[in-house]
Amino acid sequence: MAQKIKLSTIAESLGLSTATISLALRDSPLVAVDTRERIKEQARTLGYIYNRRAASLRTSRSGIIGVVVHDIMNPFYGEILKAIESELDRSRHTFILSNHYDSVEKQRNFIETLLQLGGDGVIMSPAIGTPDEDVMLAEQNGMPAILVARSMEGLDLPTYRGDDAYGISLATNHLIGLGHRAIAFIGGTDQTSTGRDRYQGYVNALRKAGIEVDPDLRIQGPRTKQGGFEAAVNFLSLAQKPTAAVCWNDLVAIGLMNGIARAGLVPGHDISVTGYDDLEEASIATPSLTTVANGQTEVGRLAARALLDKLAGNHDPDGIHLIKPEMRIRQSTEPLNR
Amino acid sequence: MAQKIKLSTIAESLGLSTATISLALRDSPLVAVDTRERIKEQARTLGYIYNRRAASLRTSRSGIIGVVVHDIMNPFYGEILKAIESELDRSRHTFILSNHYDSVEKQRNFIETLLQLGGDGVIMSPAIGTPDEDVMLAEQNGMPAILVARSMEGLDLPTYRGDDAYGISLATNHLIGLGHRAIAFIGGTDQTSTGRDRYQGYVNALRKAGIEVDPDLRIQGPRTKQGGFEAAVNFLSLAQKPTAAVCWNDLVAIGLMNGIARAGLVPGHDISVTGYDDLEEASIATPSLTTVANGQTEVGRLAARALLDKLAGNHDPDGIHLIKPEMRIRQSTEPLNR
DNA sequence: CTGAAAGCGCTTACAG
DNA sequence: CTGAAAGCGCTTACAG
Repeated sequence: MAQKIKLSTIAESLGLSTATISLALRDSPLVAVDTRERIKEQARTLGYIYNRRAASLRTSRSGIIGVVVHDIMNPFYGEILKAIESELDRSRHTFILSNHYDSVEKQRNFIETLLQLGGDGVIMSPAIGTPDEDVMLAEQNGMPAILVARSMEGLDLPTYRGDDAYGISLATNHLIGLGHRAIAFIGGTDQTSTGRDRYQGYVNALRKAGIEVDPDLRIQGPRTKQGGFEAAVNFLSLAQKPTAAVCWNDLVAIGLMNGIARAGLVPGHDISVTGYDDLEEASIATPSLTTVANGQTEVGRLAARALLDKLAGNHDPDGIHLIKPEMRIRQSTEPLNR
Repeated sequence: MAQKIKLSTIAESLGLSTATISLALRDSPLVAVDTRERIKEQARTLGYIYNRRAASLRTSRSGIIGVVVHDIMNPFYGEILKAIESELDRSRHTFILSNHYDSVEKQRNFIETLLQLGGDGVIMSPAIGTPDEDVMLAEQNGMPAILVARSMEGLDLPTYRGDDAYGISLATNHLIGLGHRAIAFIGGTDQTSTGRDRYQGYVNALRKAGIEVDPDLRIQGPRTKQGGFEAAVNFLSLAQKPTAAVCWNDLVAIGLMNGIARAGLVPGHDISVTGYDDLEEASIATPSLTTVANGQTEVGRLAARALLDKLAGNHDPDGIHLIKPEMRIRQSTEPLNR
């Protein structure tokens, strides 16, 4: 490995000062066009690598944006991340990703690391139980935070997420419209804003239709395919014999349908199932899944844009921005025929 | 936001020098134990944030490790990443993740950014068509590279991946053992080492069993669930009426099974299907998927360990390390009954 | 056991 | 249009 090429190496080789080299490489109009070209050419020949740490130490801008969510392997977050990535790519920002797996400690470590690296901002879907201080730590050290998918009650931070209560009411109403009355609610937890909102949306829709809400028809917990699959056993042995299930998300719904099929019933036909999120996978499941499009691409795009705007010094309104969900009717729901 | 706390702030407040503070915070035995404690306590009270950029500018070690793969939303890579993450977490390294989507340019941008940030090393699953120079760029600038899942012919880099030819032969032999003769091969591409090896493993197994290899039974391309789903149409209209399919990976297999089911046939019973990778999802698919465990957790763990060892100055052997795959027999394959 | 001083590689007023 | 010099916040020999 040849010795390190730095600004001064280029400067000396060209008989110029480092100031001029620095300006030229960043395309400053302060340097004459042909000098600029000559410098860039030389930088290329020498294999110069820009040292961002040095630059950022001086400017206190790093070009790094942190993103931390529950689990990047969950396609719901995956789709949000993809949208963030493509938005950030465009503005030449580097993004650092992490899972917190709902561990407050892991999340705090991430925020601290990000601060140490001089991160410009952070987009996060806060872990269950995140104390306000952990987010304020970022803000107080000049690293603005944007929330996605989950809100935090106390703080007035820019937040982008779907309108969960409304979305779930769409799915529930769809089933009621098909004649179902015994409708279970499978998955999720009361520990997140999302969880509370979705269950509430289901409860409201039932009430509005004059259907009594039976707490035993709620199976809390499942949030993954595996979870939905395992919940099928409990679901099928419920005394109330529900004819339909509103699921926490597409993963739970697909898992549940697999579990129902394993038990010898035909999901969609024997039991109507709705999902939530409209993942890519929903349309190719068997049967294809009736679900609610949750706008994760929109969420990611808007959150990234909001952060970039804030960093650029443009003012953006704080508070919660709700994305309107939309119903996607497919084969996993059928009219009740009894 | 209060003014920035730095080493010198702590030093002044305590009447000590920055050198002592620096050493104390890194637990150096050069500083007396109670001085050390006093300093740490003060750092905590003041809300000191360690500036890694400054430190790394001085030490030329950043604690950053880059990881770039085809697509983190693909659970195959997801499982590798998870293993890398847990290994890196333990040693307090930060990892920066990126997809290259098989774009050589995106991959090169990533490597350059990583160099600019002073990355200590990079773990990569090289994009199709990666030129040697792009990887050498990293190596020559003191940033060692480790390959996962895919190899590169010309370079003698440490590489961790499954033994693809052997693994696919296990799946093919399993089907042959069940009496199948007309066995299709669905998905993948000849443009990656993995693709060539897997197809070759299939060809070898057929030949060894005295079965003629029919190139028309190969459907190239699909690598995702969506791809497998769409391939079902072509698969079912093949003139040779195959009774079984060896799929490129679990995603293609699951997609294909969904497509087969959509066409009114029963996957597993009417058509035997094997996957590859043994994703978490394989065991809960309907029918549960017969597949080959590809050791992605092992791959990620070993690759991370190898890099950390190298960074610690321990010598590690270059060259390709093949992880032995294992057969997982489930419900998606049945004896031929005609 | 602690301190003074140089230096990592940039950028930014400021001067000319 | 270009250059000299200070400084970002650390760490590391070196000296005492």
